[in-house]
Amino acid sequence: MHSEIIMPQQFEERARVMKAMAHASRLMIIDELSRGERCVCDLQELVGYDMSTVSKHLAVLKKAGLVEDERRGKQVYYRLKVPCILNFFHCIESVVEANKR
Amino acid sequence: MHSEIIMPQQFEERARVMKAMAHASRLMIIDELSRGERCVCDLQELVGYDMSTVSKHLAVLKKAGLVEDERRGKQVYYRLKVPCILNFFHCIESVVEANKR
DNA sequence: TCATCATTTGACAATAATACCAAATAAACT
DNA sequence: AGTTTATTTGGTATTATTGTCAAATGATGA
Repeated sequence: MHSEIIMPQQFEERARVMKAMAHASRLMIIDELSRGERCVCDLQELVGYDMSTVSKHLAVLKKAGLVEDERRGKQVYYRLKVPCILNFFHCIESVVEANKR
Repeated sequence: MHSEIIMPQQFEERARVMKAMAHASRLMIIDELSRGERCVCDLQELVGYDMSTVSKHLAVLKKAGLVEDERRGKQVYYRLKVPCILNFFHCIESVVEANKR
């Protein structure tokens, strides 16, 4: 399927980070974390999917370097590691709005 | 697979736009278009995949509202419709760099 | 009109992503 | 130690994405 083409690594790496953001639940999580750290249980209530699903979404964000976690007692708290991604939402929103016309 | 949960539409829409960007070839195309309009043939040479593959990537970007196209003679030229997405690359790059440590 | 060049579309195979359930870990409390 | 609560991991079914080839479309020029 894939004829081994050298795709400059830089773009592959960027794509990996972008891909981690490119999901409604994960965008929702990022948005929530912009207001402070949250435990997995908070986030699972927010997005409404199974706890294991939410945990996997968080693992994706963590692997991409977008969030970090800390266990405190029984709970694991996640927080946003890269606030600059929030600036982007204005731009994305402008695209969404423009598309509506 | 999907227990019909109401995921605020806003995040779905944002995800659709983000998803359109979240691919190495498409990021490469966006980067190239930031330097001016290009025909499909230029872009296919750049990314190195089959012309039909590149055409489909462009269709994805167009559908997301990120690029616009114009046919001039035999060729179709694409240009970036939303330059603000470029600002984001600095942020993404900082994540990529941080991940390397 | 016919041939050619540039691009898009359709059909399809391969791979990746997503969500669930069940089981495994981890910490705290009895 | 055993129980409870919070989270992660493994297995698996479903769906989405990606890329190729072949055929279709569009515009130009002989």
